[in-house]
Amino acid sequence: MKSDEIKKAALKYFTIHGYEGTSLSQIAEDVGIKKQSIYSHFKGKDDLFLSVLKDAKEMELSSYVEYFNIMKKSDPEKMLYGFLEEMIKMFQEVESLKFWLRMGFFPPTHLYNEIQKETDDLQVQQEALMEKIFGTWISAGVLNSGDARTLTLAYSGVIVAIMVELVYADNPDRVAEKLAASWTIFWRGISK
Amino acid sequence: MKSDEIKKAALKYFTIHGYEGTSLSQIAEDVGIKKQSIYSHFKGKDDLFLSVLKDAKEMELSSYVEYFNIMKKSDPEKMLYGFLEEMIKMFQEVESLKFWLRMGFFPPTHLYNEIQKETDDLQVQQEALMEKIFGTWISAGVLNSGDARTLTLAYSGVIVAIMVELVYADNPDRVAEKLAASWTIFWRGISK
DNA sequence: CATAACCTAACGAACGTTCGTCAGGCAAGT
DNA sequence: ACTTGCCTGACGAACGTTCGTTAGGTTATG
Repeated sequence: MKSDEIKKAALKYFTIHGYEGTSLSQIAEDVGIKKQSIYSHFKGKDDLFLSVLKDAKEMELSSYVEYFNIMKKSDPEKMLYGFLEEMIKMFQEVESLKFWLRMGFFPPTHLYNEIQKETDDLQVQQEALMEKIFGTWISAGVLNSGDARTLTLAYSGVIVAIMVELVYADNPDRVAEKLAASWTIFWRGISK
Repeated sequence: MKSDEIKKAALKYFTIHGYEGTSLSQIAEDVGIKKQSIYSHFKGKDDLFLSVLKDAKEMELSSYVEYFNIMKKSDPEKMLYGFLEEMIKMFQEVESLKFWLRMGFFPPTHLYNEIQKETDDLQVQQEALMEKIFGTWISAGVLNSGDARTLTLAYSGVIVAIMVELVYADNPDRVAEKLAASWTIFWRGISK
């Protein structure tokens, strides 16, 4: 499907150059068509962008759900650490994660409301997923402390810190070092 | 000074709309001059941008150094938690912090090298500052564990997580909740 | 079966607008 | 008198978008 090719190229450039820094001619050239032809598939730049955004959201959410469903039976240490590792791997393979991160932080202002709605929705779903798992662990007495909400927020903080490191430097050694440090302290903070 | 006004307006728009999304006419209008008059003060858009960048770096570093010098004598808990609170306050008051964060994450690609150089330099200085303090605390035996490097990286992770929350939602309650959660776990992870 | 009507995807050309930038002139402060 | 700051005017380039048109495939009609 040609429109998928267009979205794929659009994802790439939106991620690297942002919304304003990406031109339709750039995307079209990447696909091998003229920029006018994009209008056969999308109403315009905004329509294309929002379409890419929705795909990225779906991708992000499904990978979350998938991993959590697979791992929810294993012990907390293995699962929580494993998820961080998995995320690092995905971040380099799946381009939509970086796109999502960028647009969540710094959305094009004229689309702020539409983007905010999506990011909020995703965040709520992700946190609900986590909170439930932390809740079962606390009930089972395998974790030290506190309420599920606190653990969820702290853990998602660790996730964000790693993601930022991935965007910021993209230096594998640095990322590994950061992961090790953050995990060490976090795990010591929540384990018995 | 008029060039300071220009830089101030530029900072504002660069922060909100990014490099590509900001036009010189926008900046000029904000100052009350024509866009061509900007060229009386700066060589061009890039020159203005890099000038703003250097100011922001200086601001960020000096506020770091200032706080650390004042607080280095107090106990770890008070200082580390206090710094997070201070950062939240500054983030809303000092615009250059948000600017710095954005450009560190998503720089305009054609200025990547110049920006990377500055961000790297700042990061090294900040981490050196932290690591030294953690080192003295460890030597004094007031902290539980590990090497200073690990604590530094983990703590800067907490900082980043809070900053991201500030950018992401800008909801004071949400930020406070995140701070409380991250701090609780982090402190439990490093204290005796 | 043939043909007419329609749909899709792509095109070249052009639209009006905005972009960053350069050149030259005019007024004020030293 | 000379520099400095801001102005007007203009520039080529690029932007997103619209237009009319073409080629090819699908569907419906006679």
